[in-house]
Amino acid sequence: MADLVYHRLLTTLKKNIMAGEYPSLKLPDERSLSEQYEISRSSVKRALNILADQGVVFKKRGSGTFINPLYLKNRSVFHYNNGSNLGVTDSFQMNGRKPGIKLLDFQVIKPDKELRRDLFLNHDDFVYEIKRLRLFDDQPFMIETGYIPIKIMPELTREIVSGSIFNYLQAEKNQSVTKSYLTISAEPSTEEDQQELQLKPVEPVGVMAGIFFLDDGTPFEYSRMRLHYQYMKYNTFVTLGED
Amino acid sequence: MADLVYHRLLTTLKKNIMAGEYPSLKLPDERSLSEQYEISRSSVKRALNILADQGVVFKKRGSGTFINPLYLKNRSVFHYNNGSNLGVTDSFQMNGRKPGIKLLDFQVIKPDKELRRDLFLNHDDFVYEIKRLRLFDDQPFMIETGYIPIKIMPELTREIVSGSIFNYLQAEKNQSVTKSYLTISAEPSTEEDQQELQLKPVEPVGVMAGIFFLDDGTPFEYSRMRLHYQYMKYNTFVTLGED
DNA sequence: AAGTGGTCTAGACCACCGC
DNA sequence: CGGTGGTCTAGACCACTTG
Repeated sequence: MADLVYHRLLTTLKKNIMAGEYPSLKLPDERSLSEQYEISRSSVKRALNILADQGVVFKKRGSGTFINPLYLKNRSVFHYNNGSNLGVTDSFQMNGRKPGIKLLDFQVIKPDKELRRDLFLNHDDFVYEIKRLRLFDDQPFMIETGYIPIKIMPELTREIVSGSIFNYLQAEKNQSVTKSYLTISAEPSTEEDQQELQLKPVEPVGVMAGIFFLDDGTPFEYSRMRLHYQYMKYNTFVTLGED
Repeated sequence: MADLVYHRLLTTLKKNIMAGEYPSLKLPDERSLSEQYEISRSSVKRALNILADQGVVFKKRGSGTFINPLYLKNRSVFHYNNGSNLGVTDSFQMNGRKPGIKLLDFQVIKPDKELRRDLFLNHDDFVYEIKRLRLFDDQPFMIETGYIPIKIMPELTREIVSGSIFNYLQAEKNQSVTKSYLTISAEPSTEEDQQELQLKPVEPVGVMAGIFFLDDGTPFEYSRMRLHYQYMKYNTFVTLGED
């Protein structure tokens, strides 16, 4: 996006990695990169640290920086990546497939106690219930049920929720969703799952459920997603942090 | 752990925040902190950035750094369960249930090309194949197949792999596993799954597969875990990074 | 205009790895 | 030992927010 020094290096390196320019899986050392691109070593480190946080590379003090082979492998698959975009539409957009949305249900309801707690709502707050079928090239892959407080988006319409709500937020209100707290699990498919997602009875769904937050920490949406099992590939890179 | 400059500030700030020392929810500005603690502004930024990544504070350019009110209000929402998959024995131990391990298979094999790449092995390297059934209070919940290079742990025995390998690593070699790159998905259960995990044919398994790394970045193990679907609950707190 | 966080640089010194 | 990543500093300049 922006034209920052470390960001330029970041995208360049990522491109190179994807293009297989480092067959040994070892990147040039930091001082060389600094020279080659005529930027400070600090900026190089910044770019490399981001790549390391994303699980693209890992660094070994004293020996060098290496590409994570699993990262290369998974790029060719359909996936929901921890380090990428949060909006589901956005996350799956790659691979040149066209995302679609079919609105199944849209109404205003009174949230139960649990939902009120998850979204930090008061007793008199109401929420939208938005149930949508997500597709790729007309192939359904996910049933998504979202709950959004009315007071956050009083202007929601069937029109809007038939597209990407996150995109709408970004474009119309200049707000974006940058944090989420999700629980990932698996379940046998229900009859509805089988019907909508074209599953056989023995085929399961992946379930991703949780809260999406706005930049300022406001809980924006509780969402429950039931995915065709072949389309749920959640990649996650975990570093046990100090504290 | 270490006695680093930014780390000292990090823990100090966290303690102060918990103690309610900033009732306005606004932290001192970076330059003041730099002066007060007699450290560089870069180190201050480093500490603050970590806090922001953890969801403890959020920063507003031009106005200041603020404590996330949700973090104080309901800390349970911000479980850093993100790391709970590291060391499966450890992660599930909490519930007061006794973990058990039944060794299903233990042998030395020649890794195929893919596995060699994932673990950064040469053509003449061999690996252990360790297949184990994990239990809780005698209830089986996971079939785990792990691959560990012989050269990393030449002394492995049936004895050792019948317990927690991560614990052994920690106790005997003072090394620990702090990073992992995993892909989480779901699949219909196979006959073996159904038998070992006591599943009905329509009941699925959750699959977690990927690489565990040692502190120094060495790929330590490739592991493939098939979990009874009711036991796979992966919690993750995601903050959108760069890209 | 003043205050505050963001980016970037140049360079010093340390810690670890492998030959 | 040389090569490599890690930490830290001091300071310059930019971008945004607020009064």
